[in-house]
Amino acid sequence: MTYPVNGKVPVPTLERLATYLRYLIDLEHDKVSTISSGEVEEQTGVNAAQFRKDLSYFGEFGKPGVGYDVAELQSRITKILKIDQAQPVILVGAGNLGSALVGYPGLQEHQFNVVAVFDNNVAKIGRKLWNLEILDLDLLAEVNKTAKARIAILAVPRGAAQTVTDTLIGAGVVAILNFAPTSLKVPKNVFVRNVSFLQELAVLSYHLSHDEEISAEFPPSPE
Amino acid sequence: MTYPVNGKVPVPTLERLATYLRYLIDLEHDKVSTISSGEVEEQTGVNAAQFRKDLSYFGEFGKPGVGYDVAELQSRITKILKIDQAQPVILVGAGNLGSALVGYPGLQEHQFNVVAVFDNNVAKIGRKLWNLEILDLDLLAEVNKTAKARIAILAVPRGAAQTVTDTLIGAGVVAILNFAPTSLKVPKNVFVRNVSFLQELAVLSYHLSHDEEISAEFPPSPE
DNA sequence: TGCAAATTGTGACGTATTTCACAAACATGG
DNA sequence: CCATGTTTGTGAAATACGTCACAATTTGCA
Repeated sequence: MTYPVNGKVPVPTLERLATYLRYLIDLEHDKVSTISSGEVEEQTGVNAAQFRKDLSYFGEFGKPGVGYDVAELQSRITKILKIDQAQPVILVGAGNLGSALVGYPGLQEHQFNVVAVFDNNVAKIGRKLWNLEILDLDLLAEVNKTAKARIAILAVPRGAAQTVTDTLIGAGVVAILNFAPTSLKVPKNVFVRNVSFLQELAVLSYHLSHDEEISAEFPPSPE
Repeated sequence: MTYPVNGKVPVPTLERLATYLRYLIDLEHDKVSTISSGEVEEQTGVNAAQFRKDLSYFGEFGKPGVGYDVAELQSRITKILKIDQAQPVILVGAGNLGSALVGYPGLQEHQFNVVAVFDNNVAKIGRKLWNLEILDLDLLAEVNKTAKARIAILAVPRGAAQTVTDTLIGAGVVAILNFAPTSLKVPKNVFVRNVSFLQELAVLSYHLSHDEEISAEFPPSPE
């Protein structure tokens, strides 16, 4: 009923909050001061009622007849998502993907600070990834005693994923963004979000061949 | 009622099919010939009934009292997802992320062949990304007349995303895996799957601060 | 062969999420 | 200060998705 939260917030709602936030930041750059839920729908494709309901989990944000104050809404969403202040994050896996992730400017912009990078490959340990030294995986627990990251990004091969996960949890990590194509076994108090490119491509591939309007865009085999 | 499809298959089901497939490939390597839905649940965390229902959208796969033949199930899922034969894919954006994606061995393994890479950055055009030459974005339509990719991976900055999308669609692409943090406007016959690291991290960040069992893992400020 | 054990496929039920639709709140202009 | 137009916040309805529970099928063994 008031600001914080009542019971449970649907995960899809949280996902969309991040979307709104991105959009609001753009609007602020464009000096737009107010928006309506209808405008949000036009821009983001999210149904206007959906937008309002999403916000309603966290209190009242708009003025009837007017809309939402861009700056205030932006500020309140960052607070809800707890990205209003810097958060330490550790990365495990300094391969191509890990490297790309650390270099992704959006992380900093959204207050996720990669404070340490780990790998178990001797050839990599000691080298620099952007401005961070790649550390021995064995040091993880020790390093995180001071780094105190509670979020980790896991970008290691499937075979190593579960072992590393156990290490992470032992080191105090309670939220893992998993890029390894395997399902991690974790205690109930640890949150995992899986990202799987192959899964996404597979879904696209399926639609390609099963949706009528599409087939015959390129004829099956003209020659 | 029979093999192909009845009406609509839930997207979550398709996502899980990709998960099962990964698992089945491992099982084949381990020379396991048969599995039950209960074993799938143990290994993947997906409820056994869910697994069976997912399959039921596409026909009957198992034998009561026995289970599922690993090889056959694997084969049928690849056919359902249309990854039983190589599919051409084009990549736009040869930055860090794009580079990591092309190099990801899982793509080849699942029959997604990156056949061309495009970028609009003159400094990059002509250089090689793995074994592919980076081509000028302006050549996209022309190149895809012969490449005939219907799937594209979009790994460009937000600002360029919509323009590139329009180009892609003009070139015959009907499925886009979008890594740009923006919502693309596409005609109804084009499918888009969005991948947003920030969204995922934001969800984790929210849980971190709102789930009771977790707080006090690291005391608020001991010193 | 007949019975017990295992496991599938699926209708019925339950939960989660989205969409609808409308009263209440506010703004504007005469 | 009232009438009109806009837009919010939210119960209620609709849809989508997940889980349960059990009849039906197969196996293996006495």
